[in-house]
Amino acid sequence: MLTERQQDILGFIQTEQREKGLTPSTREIQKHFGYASQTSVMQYLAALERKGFLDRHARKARALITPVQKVRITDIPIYGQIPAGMAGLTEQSIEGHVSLDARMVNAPKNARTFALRVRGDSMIDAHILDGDIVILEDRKEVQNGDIVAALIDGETTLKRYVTERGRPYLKAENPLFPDLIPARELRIQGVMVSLVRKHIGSTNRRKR
Amino acid sequence: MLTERQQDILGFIQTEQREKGLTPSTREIQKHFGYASQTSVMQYLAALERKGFLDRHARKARALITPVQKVRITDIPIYGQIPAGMAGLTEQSIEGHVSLDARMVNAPKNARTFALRVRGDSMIDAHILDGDIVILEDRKEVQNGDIVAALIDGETTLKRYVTERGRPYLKAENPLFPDLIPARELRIQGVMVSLVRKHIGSTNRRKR
DNA sequence: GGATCTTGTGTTCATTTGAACTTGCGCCTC
DNA sequence: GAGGCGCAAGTTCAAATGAACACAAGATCC
Repeated sequence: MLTERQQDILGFIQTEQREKGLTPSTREIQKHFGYASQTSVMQYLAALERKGFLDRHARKARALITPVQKVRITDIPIYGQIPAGMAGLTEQSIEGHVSLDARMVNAPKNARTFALRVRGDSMIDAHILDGDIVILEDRKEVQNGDIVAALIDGETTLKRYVTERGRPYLKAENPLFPDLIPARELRIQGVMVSLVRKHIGSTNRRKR
Repeated sequence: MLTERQQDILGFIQTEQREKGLTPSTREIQKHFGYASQTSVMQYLAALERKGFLDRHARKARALITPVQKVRITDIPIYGQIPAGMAGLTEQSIEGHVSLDARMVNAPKNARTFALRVRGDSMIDAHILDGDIVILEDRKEVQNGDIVAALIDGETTLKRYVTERGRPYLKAENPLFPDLIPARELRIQGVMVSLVRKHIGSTNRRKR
């Protein structure tokens, strides 16, 4: 898709952004590669933009947006508790942000991704602990066996989604917790795609 | 530390960087706040820089570096395998990067943080799975019960560090794996501070 | 009262910077 | 051979942009 030179240019831009936090100007790129003319760089930028590897804000200085900035690093809001319905997800209920690689969470760019702090040990046999931050995607297709955040009695819980003889229910991954069979409908708020655990101490050894 | 207006300006810069991936120019900041003169913005930038909330590259366009970019989002290299000694940690052995909040990993800025992909199930009872990415800190003080990456027979393994009657050994969190009593010395490469799990499917249910 | 800081306006300057022309060479395809 | 594309150089412009200087009102502290 990209020629070798085009890749070099893109790589340089990304490296500069990462290391210096600053997008290089066309002339800085020119100097780095030893071009006699700045026009060469302009052509590469045009090619990269045409091929979709770069976004440019016209006539603005250092306004190159590479997939690194735009796609890879994603800011994900962390909710302590999801209120009834995604509509209630306001800025107020945000506990904080996780910033991580989009590849980490393998999040498609159009997906609505959010995070939830886990409370309780009901998923301990799926190796999800109290205090873990679970990253979820707000998508429609839920598969049998997916771990999902669902709305039960006005509360959000994390459970495994299981269908048995065409009938879905929510399974806790802890024998001490009961499975939940939905009375009416099942409100799936998100499907787990990733997990972040922090502040690991010696306290989370598994009780046996 | 910062006045209200100074905070507003800093907040605007950070928001723009986050949303548009582009640092605003002084005149864009001016317009947003409705200042009649661009000089006002220059004064705020000078104040923010003087107080250490901003780094500037002199005479470069849109060259403001806020703590958001510089401190909060940390790039952590992921190693598949740590070769003998930290000295051998070269760019070549890097598998990829995790970019996440420094607060997430609660990493002090001077700490040497790195990540390791877990292989095997030897720590499954500590809820660390095969394929998980463990974030470690290269620090000296290891406490009893910490989970550490250690060098045993030229291989890096993740184990729990336990001292018993003043004698340290490495404990696997899986009854199927033996504990490791160091023959000579114990080379601790890092202490686990955080964990990232991605690509969660229905495959990682705990076998029981 | 004087010093210092924050806030704000008005003006001007020198660079920086993106962009638009043109020309040229080599390679490939039709 | 014509046309398209990647690659590169040379030149010129206009806009964007950081920076400097002068001036001033209000607040706070000594």
